[in-house]
Amino acid sequence: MPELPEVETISRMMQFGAGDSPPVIGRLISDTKVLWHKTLAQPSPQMFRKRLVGRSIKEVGRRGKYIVCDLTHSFMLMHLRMSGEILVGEAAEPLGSHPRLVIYFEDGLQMSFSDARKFGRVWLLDDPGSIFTKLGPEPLGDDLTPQEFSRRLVSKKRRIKTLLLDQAFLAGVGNIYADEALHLAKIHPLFSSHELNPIQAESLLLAIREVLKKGIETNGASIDWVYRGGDYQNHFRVYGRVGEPCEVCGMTIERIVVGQRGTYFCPHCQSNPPG
DNA sequence: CACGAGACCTGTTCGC
DNA sequence: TGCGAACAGGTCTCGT
Repeated sequence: MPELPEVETISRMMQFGAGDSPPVIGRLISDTKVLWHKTLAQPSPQMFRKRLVGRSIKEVGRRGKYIVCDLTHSFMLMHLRMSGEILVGEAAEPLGSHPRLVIYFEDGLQMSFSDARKFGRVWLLDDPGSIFTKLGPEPLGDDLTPQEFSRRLVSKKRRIKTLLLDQAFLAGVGNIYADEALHLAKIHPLFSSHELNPIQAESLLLAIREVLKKGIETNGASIDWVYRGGDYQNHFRVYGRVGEPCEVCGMTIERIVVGQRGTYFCPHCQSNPPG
């Protein structure tokens, strides 16, 4: 389900609360329950419980598409993959239609990791570095300059769409925002990364930042039953719009498959030869 | 190194 | 209406 803006929205919801969802930070953990064993990547359910009970989440943040819970002496990472969601509330039964892992707090609140497709994962680690070192830079980070981005693009010989989805290249961009950014930057999804000149590289980085920021502002995209509450789907330029006219030039938006992912683009605006 | 295919999974939507 | 196929916000692994 979620890409950077959706994960950011969820991590803020956990940190600050949102709507009828109270914040989870600072609450004493009284129990944990693992309903689908594969959801907990590490450690064992028994060790997970032992290490969490009596502790509390100090802070919630995000790195790439990972939700990062700081437990002071350890970190709990959560990755929602395609259909994971976090539900916080007071209830006797685990929340959500497909609860896989639940954390109970002493004050009666619970946080449920619900996940229809069972792809999502949770880790409890002393040091999240082992996972973070595999991730590329944060697209919204100041340290990623257009020059550095350009260097990274040219150092690879990949289709640009595929490269944007590679979390080791850039952390947080997924299928929706990759297509949206490529359209905004007027770059064909099959264009070869090493053929992008510094001007195109900079415009692509700015486009990525623009769509991600807009995504965060609108609480992410809600395109089906999986993730609700977002509004970015009402701002899509190309994603899911096969057969509809491009709002820039009027040409009909097309769908192709790139790296086994549905890819939407405008053949007129993004007409630079795939190289 | 880059790419495609297959796995991992279930739920919804599409096409006949 | 019904039923199977296609498709879905992600990532890993294997073979070429």
